[in-house]
Amino acid sequence: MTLIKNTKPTEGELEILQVLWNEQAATVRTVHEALLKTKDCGYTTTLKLMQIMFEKGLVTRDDTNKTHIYHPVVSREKTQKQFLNKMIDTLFAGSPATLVLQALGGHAASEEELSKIESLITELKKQK
Amino acid sequence: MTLIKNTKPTEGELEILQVLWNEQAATVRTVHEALLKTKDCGYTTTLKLMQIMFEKGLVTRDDTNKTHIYHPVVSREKTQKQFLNKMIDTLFAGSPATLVLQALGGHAASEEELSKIESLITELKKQK
DNA sequence: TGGTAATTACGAGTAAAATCGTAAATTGTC
DNA sequence: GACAATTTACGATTTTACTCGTAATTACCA
Repeated sequence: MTLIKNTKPTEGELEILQVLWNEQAATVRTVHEALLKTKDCGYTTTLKLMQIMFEKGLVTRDDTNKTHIYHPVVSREKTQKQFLNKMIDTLFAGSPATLVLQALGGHAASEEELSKIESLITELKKQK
Repeated sequence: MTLIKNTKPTEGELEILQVLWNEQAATVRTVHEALLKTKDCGYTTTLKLMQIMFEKGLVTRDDTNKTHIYHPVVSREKTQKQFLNKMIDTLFAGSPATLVLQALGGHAASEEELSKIESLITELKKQK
């Protein structure tokens, strides 16, 4: 029987996943270079983290060559949803609308993005 | 001793803050009872966490009586913003609109809430 | 006033995450 | 084939977030 662990990526794992999602797949070297832009740690630290992620099943890797190539397993969308739910629970008292209002109020969004949100709302309203 | 550092509350601290925000102020006992609804841990664990939060400057406390009364220092809104920013950074590639779309798409919001969001968007568009 | 209950203080232990050093394995180059 | 560079494997350490037990302090009340 296969256990599907509901592994919630850690902070550091999220940073790595972000790179993998952007690049589709990447080597430790590539990921590490990307991380160095915002973080400061050694190469083996990044390596170790990615090895742990592999053990957890968060990523797979192609090890036919010496330089392994890592692929994300969990999708960006699913992970986003996972964290949004958690956040709505522990910070927004279960109200997604409050989160949306806070996010819209605090951050500048382009007119195009605002319009996109508007049409989604129109769509959602129709369904009621 | 108060830490001036911009401390990011932990998962457990958020749960406690949630109670304090709702009640304005509360004793360890009150907080602990509330936590027991969703969590299972001893009284001294809650106590210890709140003491640590006091040291970090996340809460203050009135200790004129033996039973201390704790008050939140950080505001709910500021904390929400803090976590939203972090989340937008590490999960939504810096795009708040993507977060909003994901949140709206994934969770049901009432018609009233949708309208509230709509009018905020109208307001935001005017400012451009 | 004496005893019980509640509360705080404090230290210690556990578990997970992150960090790094070092050695082994592989690759490429001369 | 030998050497240097890169990469992986592995273990040790540190840090952080919890978690709890125990003792000291205070409050309560018959």
